[in-house]
Amino acid sequence: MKSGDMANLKQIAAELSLSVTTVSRALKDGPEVHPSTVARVKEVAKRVGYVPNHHGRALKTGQTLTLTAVLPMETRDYLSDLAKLPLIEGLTLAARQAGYSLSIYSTTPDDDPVESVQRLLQAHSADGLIITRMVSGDPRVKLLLDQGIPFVAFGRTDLDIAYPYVDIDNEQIAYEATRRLMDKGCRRIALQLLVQKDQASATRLAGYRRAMAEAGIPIDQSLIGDGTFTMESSAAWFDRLLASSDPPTGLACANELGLLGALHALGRRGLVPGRDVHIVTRDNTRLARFLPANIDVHSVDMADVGHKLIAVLESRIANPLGPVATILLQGRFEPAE
Amino acid sequence: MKSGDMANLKQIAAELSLSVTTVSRALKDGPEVHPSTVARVKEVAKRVGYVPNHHGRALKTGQTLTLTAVLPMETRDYLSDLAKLPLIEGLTLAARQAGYSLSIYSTTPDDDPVESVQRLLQAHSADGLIITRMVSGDPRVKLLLDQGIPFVAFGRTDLDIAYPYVDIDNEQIAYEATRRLMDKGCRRIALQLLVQKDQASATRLAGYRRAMAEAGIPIDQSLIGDGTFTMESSAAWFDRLLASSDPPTGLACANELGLLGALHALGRRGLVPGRDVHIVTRDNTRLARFLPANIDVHSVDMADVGHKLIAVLESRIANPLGPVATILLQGRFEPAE
DNA sequence: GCTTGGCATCGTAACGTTACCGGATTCGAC
DNA sequence: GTCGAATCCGGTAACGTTACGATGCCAAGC
Repeated sequence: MKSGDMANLKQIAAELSLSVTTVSRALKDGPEVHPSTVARVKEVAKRVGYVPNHHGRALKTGQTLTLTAVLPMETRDYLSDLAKLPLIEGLTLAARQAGYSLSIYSTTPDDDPVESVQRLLQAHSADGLIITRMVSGDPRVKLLLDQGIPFVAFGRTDLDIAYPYVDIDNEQIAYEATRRLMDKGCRRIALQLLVQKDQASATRLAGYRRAMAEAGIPIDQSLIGDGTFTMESSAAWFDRLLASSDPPTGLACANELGLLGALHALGRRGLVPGRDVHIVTRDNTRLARFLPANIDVHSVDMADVGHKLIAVLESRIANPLGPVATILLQGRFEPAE
Repeated sequence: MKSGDMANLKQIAAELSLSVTTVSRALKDGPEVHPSTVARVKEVAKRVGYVPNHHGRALKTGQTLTLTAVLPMETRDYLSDLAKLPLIEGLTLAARQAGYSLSIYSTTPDDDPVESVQRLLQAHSADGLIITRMVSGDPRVKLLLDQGIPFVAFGRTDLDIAYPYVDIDNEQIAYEATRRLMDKGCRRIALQLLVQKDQASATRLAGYRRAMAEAGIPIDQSLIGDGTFTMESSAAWFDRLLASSDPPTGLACANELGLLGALHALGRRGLVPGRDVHIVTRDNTRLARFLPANIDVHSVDMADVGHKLIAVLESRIANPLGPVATILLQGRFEPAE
């Protein structure tokens, strides 16, 4: 039907009076085929525009040459996480370079994460999975390890099992962010968290607590914002804090959208970052550099994270029983330009 | 290898002493199978966790149940286009709802767009293609029509051929943006364009020209910024304009990143939007609402664009020879909150 | 001359699915 | 009691690919 008839091995074989087997082997430079035959086969293959049929191969070999990334989409907001875009860019490009195509499986907040993964691995349509948004005791890890499905996680979790992951050292980053604010004289420091049960938020909180404990500052729970931040909710949350009787003098933002929301709240009150409230932020998209504000920034190259995820997954597929690779990305704060 | 042995039709058939054919038919509620048999088959299928093998089916039927979106990635910058994220979200969710999985094929600026499409359609790994970033006289349209591959384009082009597309009426939007700036008294109006050969930029320019011609204002080429805008280049471009002897009093931004760059240039000079320079912008991510500036905004729901693209593509796949569906999205400007 | 062994190639089967045709049983109608 | 039709099911082949064993051939060794 579509695109007329595609060239296949049988046609090439017929044209050269060879067997399908020989053609198949010649095209992958099998050592059992005479070099001159290889040359003839490749010439014809190129002429007729032969491209191996993905499904025939997948059916026979069990390899799909497809990787699937499970990404949560916050349909409540226009943008869930700006850093997801460079992550997707990195993932797709790295996958392509490695000879895989990348399929994206979006989950909505209504989807059960475990069920999603289960359906994916049953469908047998990918050689490997990339899972994100790890939660405490994430059940997907055990499930995937048990089933022997190659996977890599973006983020760690608090399980005793070894599994392959790439993660950003949120604990250290939050620690340094809090210290940075203390260095500027802040003692009432607000901490922005995105998702409550998120593993990233948990480690962020741990770094914050460590810095506060070292400085002997008691934790004020009202300064810790937990749960599902959007630009709107971030602005509303910080506005409430600013309106309180003892407002914060420092703020550690979780990401670009959280920062924009907080800046919005400040702007409406005529407050200026760096003067009235000190701000440090995560910003993986270099957005903060272009905001007219005096803000300290920590950034991670998310495209690079995508590349690393694919690399780890690739090695996992090549050697499913080998040692698990884990990558923990450190980072450093830089002051705004 | 992976995940042990998957349940297949043969196993279910053996367990029930039925033929593979009957099981296959029962699972799709074929009218030729006795209802009680259907029930028995479905019960066993559910128990053993049967999921149809994608590749077996694809090989037999020629249907892959996969859609591929060809998306350009500007690897030069961290973020190419923020609106791409909600677009991807809409595409993936709509594809899933329609029973397809969505594969993303990223192209770098080094890739030849035509060659990319050619490789994709030869690989026969998708039932339909979504192409974006249309250029003038886009050769991919003819190629895909000739090959009979179902596709939908995000954006129009200047060909005489009818083909399915979803597009935003950039001409009208740019026209209204220019008029809006004129209403505020601007006569020297700068126009931001993103990609030089882009079809979207061409229509934007046309709308700008129409508004300027109606007002009898001659076009000053130096006020039209063409080519590959990033936040950095946008800031540098607008800074140059502000430094000129006859700086613009109005600016129409192309998207969120262009806006951020321009705001940055203004901020460094101590200029204030709405007072020194009037600004209107495209903003499909509602980012501008959270910037402390007095800016007029035009927004389009990109997730909705994704849904519409999938819907058009779906109808195209269902009826390849039917009339081509085209959707042109209008929009309205709203002042900033 | 007969075997040995390496080389180049071939034939067959299989992956899981569905399309197509054919066969068996039942039932009502003449 | 025979016939046609309806209902339900089975067998075979095929999609395009690769794995595996088999086959023919020629040179070298005894």
